[in-house]
Amino acid sequence: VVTIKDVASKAGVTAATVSNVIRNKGLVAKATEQRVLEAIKELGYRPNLAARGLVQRRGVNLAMLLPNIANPFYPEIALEAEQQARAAGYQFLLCNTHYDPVVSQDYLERLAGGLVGGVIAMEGGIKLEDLEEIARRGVPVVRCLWAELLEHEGRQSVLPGVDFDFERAGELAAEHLLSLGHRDFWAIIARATLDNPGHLYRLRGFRRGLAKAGLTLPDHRVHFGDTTIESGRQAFEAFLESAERPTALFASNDMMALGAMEAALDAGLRIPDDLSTVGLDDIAMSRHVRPALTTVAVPKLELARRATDLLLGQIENPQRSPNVILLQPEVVARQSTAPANPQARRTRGGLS
Amino acid sequence: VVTIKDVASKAGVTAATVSNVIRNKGLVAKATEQRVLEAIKELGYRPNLAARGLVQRRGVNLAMLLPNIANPFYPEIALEAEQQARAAGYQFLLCNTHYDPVVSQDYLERLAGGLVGGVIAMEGGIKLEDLEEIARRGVPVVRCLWAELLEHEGRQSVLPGVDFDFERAGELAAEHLLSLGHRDFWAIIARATLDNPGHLYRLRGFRRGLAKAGLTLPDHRVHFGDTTIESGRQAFEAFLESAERPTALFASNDMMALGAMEAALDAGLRIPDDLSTVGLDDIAMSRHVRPALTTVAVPKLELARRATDLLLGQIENPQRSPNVILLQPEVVARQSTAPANPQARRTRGGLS
DNA sequence: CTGAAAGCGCTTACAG
DNA sequence: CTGAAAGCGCTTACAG
Repeated sequence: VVTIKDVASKAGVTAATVSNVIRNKGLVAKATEQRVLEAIKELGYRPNLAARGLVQRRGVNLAMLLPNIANPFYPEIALEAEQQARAAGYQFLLCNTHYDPVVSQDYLERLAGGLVGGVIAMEGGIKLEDLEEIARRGVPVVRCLWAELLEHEGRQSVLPGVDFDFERAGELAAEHLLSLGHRDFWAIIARATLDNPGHLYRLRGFRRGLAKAGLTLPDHRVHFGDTTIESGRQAFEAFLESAERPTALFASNDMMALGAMEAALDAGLRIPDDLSTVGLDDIAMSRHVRPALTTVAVPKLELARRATDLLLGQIENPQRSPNVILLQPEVVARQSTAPANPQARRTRGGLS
Repeated sequence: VVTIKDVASKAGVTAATVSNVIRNKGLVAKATEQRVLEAIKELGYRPNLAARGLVQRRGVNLAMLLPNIANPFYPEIALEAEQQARAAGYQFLLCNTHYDPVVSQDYLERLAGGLVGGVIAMEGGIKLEDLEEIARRGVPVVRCLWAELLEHEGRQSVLPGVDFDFERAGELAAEHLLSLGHRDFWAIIARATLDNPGHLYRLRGFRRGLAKAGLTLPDHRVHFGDTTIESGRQAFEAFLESAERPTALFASNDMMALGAMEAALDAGLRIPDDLSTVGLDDIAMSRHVRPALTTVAVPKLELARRATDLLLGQIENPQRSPNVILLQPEVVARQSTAPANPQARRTRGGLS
């Protein structure tokens, strides 16, 4: 509760001077500076950032909105963005939206109310209007992974952003499996909340890949989940109740793929011998489980860096025309996929 | 960039009145209120929270400092705390400290500078002085999981907090393994950064458990890591270079246990047949991998709730005497532990 | 090099 | 019920 005035009077100067030494304007006499510094130390003075932000009309923090902190995909991105932000002198705050538009709005609202100098918004529950609204109010914004949502709604956005070709990622998953000789597939697709169409594009890409080989994926071979590992497990258990036994599985994210593997293993299936599995994301856990998960990687570090660059760029130069970057997928082949096996075990316990 | 004055003049009233309708003081005439509301809508006015916070001398947000967002243990706690906070009308911000005192200080500093109405500080890199400093400046603080650090440094803290008996947790791990007939052990212990002694207490407890059965754990059977899955893997690979083959392993957190299992599986060891493994934390992933990890659980949901309660309590009633809560461990037996097996496979590939 | 003044956008007593 | 005034803690031109 010690203010700049307290320091000023103790040092026998005025608040403006204290302010100058703090901000290192270099236009303060050595001796005065010394006195002020001492007063600051003695009083244990700390500037009130809210007040500073109020005057300077900008926050000292950057924030990232992400839909689900429990899916490692996001923390992995956040970690890198945070490094970049800190290197540039910004603090980095994480906000978990739970894929909820109301929660998201609420965060955006308050963050824009002077708390923050810029925000990175990962797609997932946030309404584009809300995002554009705070941008209109002068808060630098960059959106990540919004391409599919925008296309789905037939909208354009003037906000800078970095996207990823999820449809192509799905197609790559199909190509990988096809190249191993698989012809029969299951797919587990997240349908987050609402009409979030993100994962639908991954499915569309997967089907496009199959189509190029003259194959199709019937609707009953597709199960919809909610991005969690638990949901992947349940989806696969549902599959097991049918009599069909495709030799390969595509899950629209790694967490669901991991859950599906759990269920498959529990049912006595061998991976990859009886079932090849491919995910999408390439979270760290995927290379640590056994069998290690084959997946289509999102370049998370690059995503984070590009997003931070765009944000910092905007902050420094608000006029810059909106930049949009598109990142490309890549398959990382590990242990969970193998050539289609005619001897595949088809049922719990026994060999076919 | 539309301010309360703009609204006021458009509605033909004064800023104070606008303020009153916004804060629903109920002392504004219906008609005036109507006009003000309309003006707000038309202008798209949003209050500047920084300014409000400045006047009211408190932030509208709560923050949690945690050492590593990439270790699911923390997100799982954060998620629950966030729910509680939101239920109470607060926004919830996450700050990742990387176990770094400087980063932590920086966050504390800025958060305390008006951005935040209270903070929950998970132990890990934060310096107690820094925490107490912001508490002294009037920011409500609750510390989580600091008991071991305080004891280690022979200090007391007047801050309210919620702790967990990590030493007893280690002891429980030993008891579980002993009850299965194991007599020879390895341990992988995190030594975070600095002199962070947290995990040393887990080791101490583990040894205490063994001692009660007349057993000891020689130092060369203990490997120190850094809390990550990667580090658990490396630690176990180091163990494999010795000729010794204990039948059981204790890791001071689940992530390291998972990494150790990865290395063990890769070396051709069967879990639990050749090696029983127990972790500590009970993160979600532990029950989804195969074999599912036996672990000593930290009651994360309760931890989160208690911490939030303490924080909210302080905010409402700053005079309350510091409350300290101690949570107890519990072992969750899953697939990674089994009775000691005399036929254990001791080496890559072959049977013993 | 230093200070006086104005102002950032809001809220809080206090009059009326 | 509404407004005038003061103030939250800082920074920014502008004098001097």
